[in-house]
Amino acid sequence: MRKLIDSSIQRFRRGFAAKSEASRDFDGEKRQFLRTPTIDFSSIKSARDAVSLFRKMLAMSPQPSVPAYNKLLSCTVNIEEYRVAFYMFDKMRLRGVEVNLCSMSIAINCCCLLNRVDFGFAILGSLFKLGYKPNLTIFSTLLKGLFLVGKICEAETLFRKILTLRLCEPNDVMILTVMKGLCKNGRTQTARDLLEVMEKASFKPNVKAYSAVVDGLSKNGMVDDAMFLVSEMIGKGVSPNVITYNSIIQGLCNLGRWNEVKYLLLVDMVDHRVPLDLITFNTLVDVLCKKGKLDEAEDVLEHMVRIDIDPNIFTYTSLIGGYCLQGKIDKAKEAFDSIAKRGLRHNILSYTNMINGYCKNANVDEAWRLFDEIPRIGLNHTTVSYNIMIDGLFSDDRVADGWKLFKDMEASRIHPDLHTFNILMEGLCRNLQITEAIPVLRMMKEKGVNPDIVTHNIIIKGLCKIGRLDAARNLLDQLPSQGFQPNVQTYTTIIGSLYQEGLDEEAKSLLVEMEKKGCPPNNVTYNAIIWSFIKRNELYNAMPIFEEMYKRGFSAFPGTASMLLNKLRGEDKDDNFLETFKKVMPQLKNE
DNA sequence: CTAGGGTTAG
Repeated sequence: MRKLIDSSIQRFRRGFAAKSEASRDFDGEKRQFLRTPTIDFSSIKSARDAVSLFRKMLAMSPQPSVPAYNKLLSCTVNIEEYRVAFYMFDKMRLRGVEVNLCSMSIAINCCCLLNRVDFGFAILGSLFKLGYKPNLTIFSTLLKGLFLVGKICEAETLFRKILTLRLCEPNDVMILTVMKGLCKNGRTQTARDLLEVMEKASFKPNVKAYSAVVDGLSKNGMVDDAMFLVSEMIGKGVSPNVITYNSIIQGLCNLGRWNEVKYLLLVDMVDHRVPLDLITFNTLVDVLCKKGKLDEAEDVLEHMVRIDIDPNIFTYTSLIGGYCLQGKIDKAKEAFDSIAKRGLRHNILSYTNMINGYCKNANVDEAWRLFDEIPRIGLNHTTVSYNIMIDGLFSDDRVADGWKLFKDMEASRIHPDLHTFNILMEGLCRNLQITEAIPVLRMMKEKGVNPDIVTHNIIIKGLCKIGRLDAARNLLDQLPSQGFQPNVQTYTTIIGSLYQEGLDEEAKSLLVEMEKKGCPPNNVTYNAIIWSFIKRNELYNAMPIFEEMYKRGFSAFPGTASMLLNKLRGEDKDDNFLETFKKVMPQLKNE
C-alpha cells in the first residue's frame, strides 16, 4: 500500500494531464447520475471498508457522480485514513474518473495532515493546469499545512499575499487558522500585527481569533499585553468571552499574580456578565491548592456547587494534591473517595497524587495498596506512578523493595526517565550506598538517559554524607568541563558540609566563588550554614549569617527558627542575641 | 449526497 501511495505522489510531481477522454464521456451521461443507486457511506469504519466500497463504485454502471466519490473520500478522511483517501484520489484520476475542485481540496487536506504540505502544493499546480482556481477552503488548508510542518514564515507570506492580492476574502476559519498557527509557534507579535492589518482592511477577526492571540500572549508570560489586547478588542466591538478570560486567568496565575485574578479579573467578569465556567473554577481551585490555601479552595468548590457547576475529576485531583501538600492526608482521602462516590472515573493523576501523599506522609503500605489497584481498575501505570512509588520505598529505607519495583518497571516496559534514575541514586546515597550509585550512573547512560545537574548534586551530597568532602569538591570543579553548570544547590550542599566539619575557611571561599559565578546563596544556603553552627553550638557564629540572610530578603525556615529558639532558651540567655533575633523574626516577638 | 475549523486546563 505504501508503495502504491508513493508512486501516486511521484505522479503528482509530474502534474496532471488535462481531462481524460473517459471523464468527457461521463459528462455526456449526466442524466444517468440521477439513476445511480444510493450508496451507503455510513458503513465505512475502516480503511478496508473504504477501499472495498471504492472498488464497487468503480465497477458501477453508470458511474457514480463526482460528489459521490468525494463523499467517499471525505468519509475516509473522517476515519483518519489519509493515506488511503489520497491513494483513492490518485486512482480516480488514473481510471479517468472526473475530479473537481472539491476532490482536490480533500486530497490537499490529506497531504497536509500527513505533514506533506509540499505535495499539497503539487496538487495546487495540477489544479491550475486543469483550469481551476484555488478558493478560500484550499488556501486555508494549505496555510494549516504550512503551520503543521513549521513553515511559519511561508505561511505568513502566503497569508499576507492573500490579503494584499485579494486572492480570496479571508473568513473566520482562515483567520483563526493563521492566528493559532502563529501563536502556537511563538509568533505572538506577528499575530498581533496581522490582527491590526486585518482590522484596517476591514476583515473583522472574531472572538476566537482574538482569544487565540490573547492565549498565546498569556502563555508566553506577556499577560499585560494580553490584557491590553482584550481592551483593544472591546474597543473594536468584539466582546471577550469566558474562554478569553480563562486564558488571562491562567497567565496571571502562572506569574503568581493571584491578587489581580481575585480583585480585578473575577470582578471584571461579573461586571461584563461573563459567567465563570468549569474551567475557570478548576483553574482557581488548582492554583489555590498549589499555594496551600486549601480553605479558599474549599470556598471556591462550595461556590461552584452552589451555582450548579459540577466538579469533575480534575477538580478533585487538584484538591488531593493540595491536601497532601499540607499533610492533611485524611482530607485528601476524602477528596479521593468522593470521585467514585460521585460516579466520576478515576484517572492516573488522581491515583498518583494520592500515592504521593501517602508516601510523603509515612504511609508507604497504603500507597502501595493503591499502586497495585491502578491496573485492576483499568488504568495504566506511567513512568511517574512508578517514580513516585520507588521514591516512597527508598525514602522509607525499603531499598530492596525499591529495587524490585524498578526491575518490575522495566519488565512492564515502562521506560525509566531521568527522574527514575535520580530517585534511585538519591535512595542509594541516602542509605550510604554511594558505591552502588556509580553502576546506576553507567546504567542510565547505557539507556540513553543523560544525567543532569540534579544527578550530580545527588552524588555530591552522597560523597559529603560519607565524609568524602575532597571528592565532592573535586567533582564540583569538574562539572563545567562536563557541560554542567553548578547551581545553588550544588554549592549549598558542599558549603553546609564544610561548616559541619569545621572547615570554615574553605566554606567561606566557596561562598565567595558562588557569588562570583553569578549564583548567589539563597535561603537554603543560609539555613544550612545556620544549622551547622547550631549543631556546633556556636550561636555567636550563626548571628552574622542570620543578619546577612535577612538583609538579603530571606528568612529562616520554621525548623531553623524553632531550633534556634530552643538553644537560646536552654543556654545562659544572652540578651543581645535574643534582641537581634526578635528584630528580624516576627514569630519571636512574644518570647 | 462533495472541502477547510471551532479559540481556554488538568
